[in-house]
Amino acid sequence: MEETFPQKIYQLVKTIPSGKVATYGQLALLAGSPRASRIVGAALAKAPAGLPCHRVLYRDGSLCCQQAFGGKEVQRRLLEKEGVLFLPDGRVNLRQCLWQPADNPWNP
DNA sequence: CCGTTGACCCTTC
DNA sequence: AGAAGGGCCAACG
Repeated sequence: MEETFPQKIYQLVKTIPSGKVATYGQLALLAGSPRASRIVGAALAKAPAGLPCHRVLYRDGSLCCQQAFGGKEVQRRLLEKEGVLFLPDGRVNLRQCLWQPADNPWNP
């Protein structure tokens, strides 16, 4: 079965547990292309509803464009409700909430 | 077939 | 320390 990259990204995003956040680079790395972070964003841009794309942030922990999700304030509220901690700077505390996949099926 | 685009990341000034 | 630019990979026309 051939799954396109975006398709694979959807699967990974669905795997993100609540209270945790992942970065585009992280998803790209799990997808098999650590440099294809842009493809991850493009994939989420066309991703259908139902995907916790609000749990995907930048490498710095900052949220992506506010136009996405329908409003960055909404995303912050959702993440806070999930249990994600935010810093006074408006960024997410990746120190505590960054999703750390313990077992990668593709990575030895 | 080749060129263009994209919810990014990293290096350098 | 902050800001700017380029590079990478994959999908679509």
